[in-house]
Amino acid sequence: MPRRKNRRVPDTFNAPAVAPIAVPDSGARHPVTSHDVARRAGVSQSAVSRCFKPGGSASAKMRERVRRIAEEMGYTPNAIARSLITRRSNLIAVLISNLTSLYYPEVLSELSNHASAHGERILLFALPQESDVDQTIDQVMQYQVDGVIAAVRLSREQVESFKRRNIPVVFFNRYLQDVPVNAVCCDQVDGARILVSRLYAAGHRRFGVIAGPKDSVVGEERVHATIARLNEYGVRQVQVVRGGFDYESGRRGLRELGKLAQRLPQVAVCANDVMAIGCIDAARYDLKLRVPEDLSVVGFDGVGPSTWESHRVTTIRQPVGRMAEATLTLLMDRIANPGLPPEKRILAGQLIEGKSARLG
Amino acid sequence: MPRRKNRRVPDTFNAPAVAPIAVPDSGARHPVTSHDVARRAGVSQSAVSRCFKPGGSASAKMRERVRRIAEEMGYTPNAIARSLITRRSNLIAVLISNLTSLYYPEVLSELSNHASAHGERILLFALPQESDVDQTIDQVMQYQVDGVIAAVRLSREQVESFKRRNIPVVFFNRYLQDVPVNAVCCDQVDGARILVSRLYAAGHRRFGVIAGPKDSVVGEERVHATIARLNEYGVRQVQVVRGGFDYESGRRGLRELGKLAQRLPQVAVCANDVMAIGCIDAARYDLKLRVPEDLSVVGFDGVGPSTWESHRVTTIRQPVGRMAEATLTLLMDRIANPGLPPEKRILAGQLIEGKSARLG
DNA sequence: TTGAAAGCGGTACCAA
DNA sequence: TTGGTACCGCTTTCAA
Repeated sequence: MPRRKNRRVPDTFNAPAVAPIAVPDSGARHPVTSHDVARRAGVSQSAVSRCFKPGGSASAKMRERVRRIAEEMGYTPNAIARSLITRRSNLIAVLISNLTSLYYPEVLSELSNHASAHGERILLFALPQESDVDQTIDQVMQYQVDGVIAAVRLSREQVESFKRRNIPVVFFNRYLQDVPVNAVCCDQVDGARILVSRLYAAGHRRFGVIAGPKDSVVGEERVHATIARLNEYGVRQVQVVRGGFDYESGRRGLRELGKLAQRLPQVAVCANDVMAIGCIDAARYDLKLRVPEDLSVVGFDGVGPSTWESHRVTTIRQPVGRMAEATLTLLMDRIANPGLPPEKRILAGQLIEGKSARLG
Repeated sequence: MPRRKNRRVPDTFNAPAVAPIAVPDSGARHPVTSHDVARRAGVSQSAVSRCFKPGGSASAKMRERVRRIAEEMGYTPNAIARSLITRRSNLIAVLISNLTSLYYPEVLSELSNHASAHGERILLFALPQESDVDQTIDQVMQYQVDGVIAAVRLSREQVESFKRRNIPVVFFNRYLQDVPVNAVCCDQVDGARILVSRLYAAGHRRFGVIAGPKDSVVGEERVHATIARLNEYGVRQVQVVRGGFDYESGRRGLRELGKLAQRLPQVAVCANDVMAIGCIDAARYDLKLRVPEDLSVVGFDGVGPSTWESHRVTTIRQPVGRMAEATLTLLMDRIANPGLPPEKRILAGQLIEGKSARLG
């Protein structure tokens, strides 16, 4: 008869020893606990616990013996139980969307790497189209995560509710207007200025912009900074069409730019690389133009395919690895010391000259 | 003085009421528990618990009152504590690698969607280069996940250790030779046969293959099936070079194929789309060949960029969404009923004709 | 329907 | 260094 927990009923009551319900013996085998190990090793349960704690006080002899016995019995500490008492789940929620884009998977990958380095696991909340956030937030709370990395838009109220529960949040490449929050971003303004400067220096004067969706802070920054810089150069007429950050909208975007003015612009500034790629393809295959001879196209992000020989996109590459590293540092600091004030870290992007634009 | 737990020390012992250590009052505010709600509502703690349990017996009146008070107090049930007693974490471990590839992010995205639909959260284990698995496995165990989805190679021993702990595992697009396991795969053999048949029918006779890394089961299946089918047609000479599933190795692969034989093959069968894209670019930009007029190129997967006008890869698209759905169904069934026997589901891929190959 | 009490599997404090 | 004990916050019998 398989042993059950040893402190359930006073022994006198053990008489009617009938299995309560026909237990399907296959699956119901309970896992080995520290109590089991303790009994087998002839030590207390707390001793076992200490043997598995890095700094725990236990003689080398006992430690070795207990760990060996634990190993034999197939014991693994229960992280859930530990979290309950330590109030530390070692879980970090990553709120992310557009996992099918080219950019976010790289972000997630880097976040995961750096999280592991800090001994944290990632609880993934992949939101379909940045929606459903409220219900998701509730889930995040329930799991008692140590912290949150938000690569999606959050409302002020949502941020507040995390703060109320003392759960630190770090935004990735976005932030909240008028509310001090932790954030790690790539400097879009500077990137846009560099691109425009080099394009202007090459003699380009007619600019078109393929923007991202209105609700993308990053996208809007890129577009505004581009236009602002052009204005500084005295270029006032800038045609803008809107896309959705995807290939097709980049492709459609160029055709729309053609319709807006009588003539096509000399440059298409696209709010991300994927649209730039779509735009390049539209130029070549739809409009039979040469890139960059007849049209310069630039993007943002520096995603993998932007380096393919077929496109060689001129772009501002985000230092995603560094950004992820900074994100985790920021977050872990806040977890260790909840009193720290909000902080933004703005990392510079890097110009990748590519071959899709003539630069001066 | 903030209330602490109300059952710590016999009252007689409360005299030396000095704060133990200077508690940094800022962050240490404990979250609201069901006890707090119970006290405020004037009901028992277990009643509160029942009010939050879907089938729990509680009068409608009480349920409503308790939930309202809970809402006011900002109470959220603690999933960690719940898991401890229910032995159900509602956590599924996803073991995955190559998140920077074009294929796996889509997989992860779909898995996440379907997991949510089943009320499960994803605990992400993104492995750098399919390595470090053993240590990772230990982490998976510690978190008491309900089940595991493995999109990486696991050893027989690793699978065994999950089985010993009654944690169901479903493989995604891979499995273990000679060990019965749960798996959802796309039919590579059939896909390869279809491609070869259509290529042969178009009159192609000289075939080259750019294979994936040796340790990729899927890659090897594609290559073997391709060669086997060619043999059936009497084509015996098939040049094979190896790549690493990335763009550069596809590009290099074509050049190597050129060196192997005196003449380039008429077809390059690539073990995935990204290599096919690299191969197409090598043909066009390195060797100045036209695709598909001078060289037919085919791939596997049907990743997003394979549909771009610049490449329009002829490929076998995997039904990733369906596969993810099947994976979760399989897994949830095993979680609910650990006795179920291992099962493999093989889904058919879909030929995308594209424009990178002449088909008959 | 409700409340009391016994855990779930650990950690941490305390005294020995 | 060790063992004893009181919890972490919840679910689940069991009586009332």
